This record gives sequence, structure tokens and C-alpha cells, in this order.
Amino acid sequence: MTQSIFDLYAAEVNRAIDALVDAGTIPEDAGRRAVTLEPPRDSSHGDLSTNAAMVLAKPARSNPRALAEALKPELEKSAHVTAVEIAGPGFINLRLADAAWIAELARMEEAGRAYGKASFGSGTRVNIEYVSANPTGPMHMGHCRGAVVGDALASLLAFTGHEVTKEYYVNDAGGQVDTLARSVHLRYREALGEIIGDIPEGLYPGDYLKPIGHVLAEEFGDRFRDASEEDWLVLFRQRAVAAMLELIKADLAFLGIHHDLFSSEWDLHQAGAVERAEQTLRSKGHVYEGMLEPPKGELPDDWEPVELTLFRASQFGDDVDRPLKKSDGSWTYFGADAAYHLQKAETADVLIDIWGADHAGTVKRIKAAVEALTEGKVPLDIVIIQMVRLFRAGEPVKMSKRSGNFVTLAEVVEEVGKDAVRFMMLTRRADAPLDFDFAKVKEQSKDNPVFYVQYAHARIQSLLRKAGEGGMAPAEIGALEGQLDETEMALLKLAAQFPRIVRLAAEAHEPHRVVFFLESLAAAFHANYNRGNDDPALRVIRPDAADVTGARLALCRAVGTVIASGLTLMGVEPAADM
RNA sequence: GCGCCCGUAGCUCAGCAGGAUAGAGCACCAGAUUCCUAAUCUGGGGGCCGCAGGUUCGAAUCCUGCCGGGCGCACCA
Repeated sequence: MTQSIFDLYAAEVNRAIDALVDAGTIPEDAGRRAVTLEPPRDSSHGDLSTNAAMVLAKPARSNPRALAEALKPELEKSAHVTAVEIAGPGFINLRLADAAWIAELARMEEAGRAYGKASFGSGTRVNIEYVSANPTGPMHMGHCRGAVVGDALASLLAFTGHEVTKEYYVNDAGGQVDTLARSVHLRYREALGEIIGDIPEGLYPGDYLKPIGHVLAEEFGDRFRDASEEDWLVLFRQRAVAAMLELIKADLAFLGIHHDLFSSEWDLHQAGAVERAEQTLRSKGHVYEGMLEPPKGELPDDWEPVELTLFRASQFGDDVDRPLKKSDGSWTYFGADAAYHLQKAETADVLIDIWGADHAGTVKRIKAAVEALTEGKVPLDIVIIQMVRLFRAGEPVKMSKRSGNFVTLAEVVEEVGKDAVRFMMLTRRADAPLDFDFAKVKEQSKDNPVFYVQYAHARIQSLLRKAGEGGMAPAEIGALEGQLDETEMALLKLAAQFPRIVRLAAEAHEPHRVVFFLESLAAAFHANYNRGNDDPALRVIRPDAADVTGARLALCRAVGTVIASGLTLMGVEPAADM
């Protein structure tokens, strides 16, 4: 686990603060959590910037600029610090000698793909649940984005040392899987030779149920053809769910996604886990039998007051209390889901759910349940995924679930490729809607971010190959100093931010930050490369100047490694050539 | 009616657990191009960060209210 340059100088800032604490200038108990060390937005302000003086001025009963003056001599003692400047309201800006950045380049080379890997998550068990599509058919594009975001986030968390469990919740206990079983029974009769005609309203019409119908017909003959539903429903449901799960797993594998654990809602009920969860809540006084107020606004026509078993969700931040049981005594989806979260919380320190925006309305209740069940000990973060709108050359793709005319995930992956799909899904914040245009994603141009980043990586590989053919190679670290100009140093400094970005993205549960970073790194690389078009002396490979070429190759190789590493974290394979 | 999310350049969006003159791409305008992969490049204009208050040394960022858009609203999953 290498310390990045930001970690090293954050430690230096801390050391400087310690010195002032020893001198009595700053009280010992002054909180340092708000102290940051970042690259300033404007690079003319220096290499690193800290707000320490501004944050600590109040506890030190001083003013920011005076405190900055006191910190300055301490910071000047740090290695490779060439200037300490106090600016604006009290920022302390550090300038570092190139040697400090060359040392960071050495760490990049040494770490390779492991550059940016961190250990701050070690000892923390994270359970991340994503996809969890109902097992009633193949995956469609509506599921895709959450699958990719969840998977990329899981990788980020693992990369930063967390102990990650990737989980899929199989909703195999509700009405939808009964509908699935009935739909399959129809296909079973069809396989036995019956003419079934149009699929009745309310059943699943898709052809994907035909194979399972055939399998059942072969196995059971006409045994269940005219039997009453209770004879076959459970059996058919089990078989159908298992078959659908295989379909879904194959789709996910197509996207490069593999869960560690598939948890069944049905099993949860069978094991009595829901009763146990209810008992737990009841023992803490959070359950009562009561009536809910009618919903405000338009009243559903079938509304009538009934007594239900309710969880006091409103005491944990929800708007109203929520039923654990229906009026017929069976569990609600929420009741089972609460039990499911308790089950997850028993083997995890942090829970993450990735949900579609259509479930945003149920966030509060499940957070309330987790807080009540774990007594606030296990935090739950729910990442909401907004809609993906599909376009073909600017025209929206019409989808209608009823007719079964939805765009499947497999179709899209087949058309544009796994890597492009994954990358595109991460080019926006999760909670902002995303437009996905097939034409754009396949376009081989700078307008296409997937292409742009991949091209940077491929171009670097090409440079290294080409140089190798000419007998040139990246220079040793010791030979680098003084060989890189300001633009190249800026590229190095940008690449050096990767560990920070990884950390921020992992902590905020926002994998898209890595993608934005990769785009800017690719842009900086391309711009640097393009300078060679105007001035041949600035080309990476200069047959007449081995020292400069070696240094530039070393820089390019490091940038390439960072891009490859970032892409890999996102589940995208870096292209060696294009 | 209530809740959640969103409102940043003409368009699509970033903005790092409040920080220094608010950024990128597209589009637009003006130039460049026998090139290490030109499946282009360089430069430029363009913004009361929805509105109004509040907290703070400091707010696009936090709080409140309003306006506008999306989604969801008894025991469905």
C-alpha cells in the first residue's frame, strides 16, 4: 500500500500543526477533521493547498493569516518544499520541487496497476446489494445502469481495502413470481401440443418462457395439464424462478458482473427470519397494531380502514408508520425487506443498496427499519439510479413493457460491446437521468468519451511499441529530473491525483468520479501529445534525443497505467490498440 | 395534498463532505494541418449557479420559504 504524495504532505501539515500545539499556539483539542490538503483549482497557486490556518484560527483564538504565518516556517522544513505562500483569506500554498513529483512517478511505476490502492477500508465489511431484478425474465436496459454502478462501486470499495460482499436479492416470494408460474404453465401446455393463442392480459408474454415450458413438459408429461393450480404452482414457480435466474446470470456475465451471493426472499420466509425481525422490533417497542390515516390527496377507490401490524417508522424519520403485515396476516414486502436487511446487517458493518428511482419513495422506511433493528450501528446508504433514455440517432427508442417489447440488456451489449455500455453508464452522476444513444456510443470520434479514453490508452501503447522498435525505452527514474517541461509536469501532477480520486469516489459511493477523472486525464494526454504536431521537438519520440524521449516515455507509460487501472476498476478492458 | 430527486453557458453536464477570478464537451466564431495512430488541433466569445431570505471570515455547495420540472404516494413488488 503506497502512500501517495497527498498522504505524505498531509502528514507534513499535521506535523506542522503538532509543532504549534507543542508551542501552545494551537490548543490540543482543536479538531483537525476539516483540515484538507488539495491541489488548488488554479495551478498558478502552487502544487498543494491547505485550509489549516482558516479552520484552526478560531480554536487558536487567532486570525487565519497570523496562524498561517506561524505554520509557514514549519512547512518550509518539509522535504522538496520550495515555497510556502499565504494567499487570499488564509490559504497556505505549497510549491514542490520537481523531484517530489518524480518520486511520485516512481511510486506509480513500482505499484503499476495497484497504484491508488488503499487500505482505509480494511476491517470494514461492506455488503452491496445491486441488480436484484425480479426473476421473471431476462434483464432489460432498465436494470443495466444500476448493475454497472453497483459493480463499479463494489470494485472501488474492494480496491480501497473494504471487505466486500456483492449480493443479489431474489424476489421469489411475491405475486409476480406466481404470475410467472402461471405464464410458464401456459407454455407447458403449449409444449404438450395445445394451441394457447394470445397470452392473456396479466401474464408474461415473452418467448423466453417457451424453453422452460418444454423442459417441464418433458419431465412431467401431462401430469399437471388439467391439474388444479395448487398442485403445480409451487413446483412451477421454483422451476421458473431457477430458470429465470440462470437467464439473468448469463446476462450479467455478459456485462462482466458476478455476484458473491444470491439471497432468496422465499428462503427468508421459510427460515422464519421475518418473524424474528418482527420480534426484534416488537421487543424494542417499535411495533403495534393500529390503523393508518387515509393517504392525503386522491383516495384510492378500494380504501377502507383496517387494523394492521405497524412499525413505528415515523419515529425514525419516515413520514408515517408502515405495515409489516397485510390485513390477511401475511407479511408485506416491506416486512420481509426489513428482515432481509437485518440478515445482511448481521455480517456487515456498512450496507449499500442500489435502487431504481421508482423505489425512491421507500427509502425512508427501510432506512428507518435498519436504524431500529441495528440500533443505529449499521449505516445504510441507498444509491438511487435515475432512468436511462435510449435513443437511436437522436430518436427515442419506444419501449412498452406490456407488449414485451423492451430492449434487452443482451441486445445492447451485443450491439455496442460490454466496455462501451459500462463506460457510458458511468458518465453521469447516478441520480441524474442519462441519455444513451446507440449511434454516439459506437462513434469513433472525440465526441464519444468511451472512445476518447480508450484511444489515449491505445495511443500510449502504440508509442511504447514504436519506441521499442527504434531501440528506445522509458528512462530510469534517476535520469528523469530536468527532462520534463511544464506541460509534461502538469500531466504527471494530474495523473498523481488518481489515488485521491479513488478515495473520494469510494467514500462518496460515486464511481462516476473516476470516469470524469479519466476523461480529463485522457484530454491532458492528447493535448500534450498534440503539441508535437506544431513543434517536432515536442514529440514524445525523438530519435535524436534519447534522454528526453526516455523521460517522456516513462511519463506516458505511467499515464497509461493509471488509465488502465481506472478503466479496470470500472470494469472496462483497456484497449491495447484500435 | 404529502414525500424524495433535480434546477449551473444556447444544449448536455462536472464542481472534490463551504474556500481563492464558477469548469468541460457540443454548438458558434477565427485560425492551423505531407502528422510519434489527424478515427483532427489551437485560440475566442458566452453565466445575478431558478428566486428571496438566513448561517459563516467565506455559500453553486448548508438551512428556510417560494417558483419550475421529474418520480413515488395505504396492506402492490
